[in-house]
Amino acid sequence: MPQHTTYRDIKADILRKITKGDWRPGASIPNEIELAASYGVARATVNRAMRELAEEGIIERKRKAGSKVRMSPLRRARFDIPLVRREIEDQGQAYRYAMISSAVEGAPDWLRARLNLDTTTEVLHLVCMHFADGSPYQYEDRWINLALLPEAREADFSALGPNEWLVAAVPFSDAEISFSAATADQALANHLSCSPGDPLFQLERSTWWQDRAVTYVRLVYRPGHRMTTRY
Amino acid sequence: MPQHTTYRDIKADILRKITKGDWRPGASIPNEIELAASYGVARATVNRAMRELAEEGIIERKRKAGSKVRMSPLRRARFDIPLVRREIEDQGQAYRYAMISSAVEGAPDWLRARLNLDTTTEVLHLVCMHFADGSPYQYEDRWINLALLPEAREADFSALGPNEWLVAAVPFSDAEISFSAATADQALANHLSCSPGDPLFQLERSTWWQDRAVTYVRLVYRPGHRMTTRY
DNA sequence: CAGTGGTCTAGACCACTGA
DNA sequence: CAGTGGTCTAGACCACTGT
Repeated sequence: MPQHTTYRDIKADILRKITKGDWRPGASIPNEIELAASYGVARATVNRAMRELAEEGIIERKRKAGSKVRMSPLRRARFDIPLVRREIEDQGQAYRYAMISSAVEGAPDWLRARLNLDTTTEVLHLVCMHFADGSPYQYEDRWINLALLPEAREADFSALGPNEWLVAAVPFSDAEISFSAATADQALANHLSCSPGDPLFQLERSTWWQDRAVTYVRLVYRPGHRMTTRY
Repeated sequence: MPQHTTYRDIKADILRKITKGDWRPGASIPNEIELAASYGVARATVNRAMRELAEEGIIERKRKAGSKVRMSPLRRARFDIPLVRREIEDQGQAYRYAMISSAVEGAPDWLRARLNLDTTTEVLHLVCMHFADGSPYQYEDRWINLALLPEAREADFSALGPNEWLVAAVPFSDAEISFSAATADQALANHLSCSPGDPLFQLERSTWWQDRAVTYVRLVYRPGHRMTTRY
């Protein structure tokens, strides 16, 4: 006797129909009631399968209009952005952290603009390095809003990286993240053991907690770094 | 009379408890039955709220062990990778496409390794440019597996970009995508109107259809390009 | 205004896994 | 082995939106 048909079975079957070309882009998909009948399951089961396909950008759903295979397959790539420590340890390498500099400053204009800070705000400016098996892995240029996190002024960042400190202090927050390419200047080249002019992959992240800026960080990876995912 | 409490309400409430610090990282969350009782809803409703929080990396769930707030907030960034044409048109700019070269070749070794092709496989090698409001926007270096897609040999890529052609020919497929930084060499600098040595953001994508390689593409963006998302 | 997806319910059985 | 989440069902009402 067959086990229950699961929403996964249905999802896979629909996806197969799409990849095989039975249902071309733009084509209408039967409505949930028909699908439920044809698969012999409850509508909720079909609904879950279809909902997930829509979330993944495979199909489009509209009330009354029904479900269609997406015209241009909107591809949605998902990246997990772990703590550097985990990223390195998960690769089986030894993690080492070093603080390079720490200073309390007035927020520079570009930072005030980015984080929407007022002119009197002080920030803690940290520069750090993360090493994998002794080699430079990532350069961290970190700015922390002291108006929101005055306790950062007293924290000791010589042993614990600011990322890990922040995770404990402000566990969950909103963030804007962006990827781009940068050139190694002399200082970066020294830190990352590369040549000035080398192209470097960098990640910038601004973080808010309940609509107030917490921190901005620029993370520059060693030459050749790739951020990869499947979808 | 109050409307139903929705799974969104519950999700928001739990997220609020976490961001406010009521439930710290590592803390246990009541089980679904208790939550359902305390919110006055069915367990399925709580289940959906919790399932989505888990999907977003906020909490961890294990049978028997229960649900906990994640220790290190695994951040999951999602990027939509649209067709270049849409990317440009969505910014309100005029899109223009140009093919630069087209040739049928034997697959070079690096490509055979990447796509797992055998030695006799022929590929179509295309180089193209995408312009936004007349300025170079993206350089495309495309390789198409002619063993899998022989009809590409006869297709006219001088008017329609290979991306759009492929979307129609092989609508849905598996892909591996990766982001990195590259340096402009003289040829790239000419195409993208920049200087040799400029750092450029690039995206590489290998695509499979039912476990057979379809295409590999390297997309190099003009200087200064950023790929941004919120989460 | 009628068709479609969005969501909730109350109950059930099951799979996994920690104690 | 017992507790927790994973999933399905059958039915219901509702919100949105195209025709």
